[in-house]
Amino acid sequence: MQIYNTMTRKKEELVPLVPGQISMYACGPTVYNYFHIGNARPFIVFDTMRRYLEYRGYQVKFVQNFTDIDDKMIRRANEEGTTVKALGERFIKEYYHDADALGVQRASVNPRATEHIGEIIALVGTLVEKGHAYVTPEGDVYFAVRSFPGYGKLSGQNIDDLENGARVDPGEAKRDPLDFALWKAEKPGEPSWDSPWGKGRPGWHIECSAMSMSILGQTFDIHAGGQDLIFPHHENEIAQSEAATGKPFARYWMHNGYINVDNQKMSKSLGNFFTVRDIAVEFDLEAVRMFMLSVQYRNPVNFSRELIQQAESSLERLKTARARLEEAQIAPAGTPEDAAFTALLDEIKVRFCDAMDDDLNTADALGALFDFARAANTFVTEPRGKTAVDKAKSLFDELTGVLGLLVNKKAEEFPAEALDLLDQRQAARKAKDFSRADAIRDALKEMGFAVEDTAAGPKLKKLS
RNA sequence: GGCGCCAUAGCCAAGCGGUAAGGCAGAGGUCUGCAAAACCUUCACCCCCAGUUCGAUUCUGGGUGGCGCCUCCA
Repeated sequence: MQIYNTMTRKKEELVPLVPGQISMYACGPTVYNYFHIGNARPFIVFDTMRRYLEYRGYQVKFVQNFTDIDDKMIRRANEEGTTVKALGERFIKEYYHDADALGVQRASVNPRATEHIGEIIALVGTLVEKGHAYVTPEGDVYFAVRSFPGYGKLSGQNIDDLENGARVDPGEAKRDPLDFALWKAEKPGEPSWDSPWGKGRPGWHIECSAMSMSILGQTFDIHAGGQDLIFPHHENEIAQSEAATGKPFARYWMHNGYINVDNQKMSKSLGNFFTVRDIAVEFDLEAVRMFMLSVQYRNPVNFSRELIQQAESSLERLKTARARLEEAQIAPAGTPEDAAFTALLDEIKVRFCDAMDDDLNTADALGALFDFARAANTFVTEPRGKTAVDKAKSLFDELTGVLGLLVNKKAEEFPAEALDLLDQRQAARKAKDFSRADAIRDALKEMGFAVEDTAAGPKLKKLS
């Protein structure tokens, strides 16, 4: 598989450190609020990456953290009149609620910063010992950026150019404007932990280094996140980690593009964001996942309701095709067309995998899936061999499963009242009382159900 | 100022050297009591100008127009 490595700015063959295994770390949410559509992209994209790697037979250790201590957490907790801990607990729960609905599987490990304070302190200690970090009289610890020669290698920034734009907040005792906090001394009313430098709390960047290395090892395969984390977050992670261990940190860096609104980056600071929770009121979140996967992950994509609707419609096509396969009539002796169809299935699978192998080109992979749907729809217009139909069903589930689509296949349930009306309509049709039949159909539509008369009889379908 | 990304039909989006996948929407048709779903047909010379090449949407240079990072941010 080829993936685009931000570090080298090229597509590279993914060769894991340990054959057959992939260790992967994705930066997770700061749990101070519901997450928005922009946050949802990496969750969905890297979940898909993980699913595909597993599909290809890798044993994947996938880590996504929760940042549950930082400035935003503290501020929000104060606003809400609650503790940072309680706030974190609450929004971790809310994260799972939304992530589940988006078809995002649980990570192998979801570490929380506050549960890794020991590792963080040890890492900061190492950096101080090695002369890469210094302690201020106030009890803050800063990383000395100029002590790490490779600084800027991920973002392609020249350290002196960065210097010009850097600023120092009043009260910060930095030796160099580029230096960043590893440990922040306690302030009144803030959560704190004991450390060799006095009470305090970790800086943002160090927690990801500490958690990723303690769970995945000092060198691991893939580090992923949004493009806006390239600088300074990931740059700082590299500096801290490699300065401490003397070993390469992550081997491949994957970064997803932004979600835009009216061509502008969606972000909390711009206030132009939609939370996933908001969208869930209007749409099944599976449509949001479809929307995200309809674009290759590195490209920016505009968000709008219209596009979610488009995604919803196209998802419907996939669902219908799968349902038709399920209802396909079986010809006991098979049919002459079975062999050609089965061969086509093999081609589609290859096309799908080729697309995914090319830097997770989900848009192209979906193209293969839609061709699959058309072929299957045509195929099942007549009774077919069981082997061919079964193969189609399992391959369809396999491929949609890789994308995390159509995974909730629980049978739709309809209210007894609606089913009763459906029977009445059918009776009216038999009696050729079509005006009554149509009236009932309208009534069902009022209730939110469409009627489809299939070869196997009339069916209800939930309208969205 | 430094670093980087993007420009393909009404909308979304693949392709990235041999003359444009797929989806949504639209039009016509088949099927249907009528619909719906499905199927068939139809719907683009790929921002502009040079250059390289037998041949460029695809490579190079220059424009134009969008966007991002350099500050918390997925």
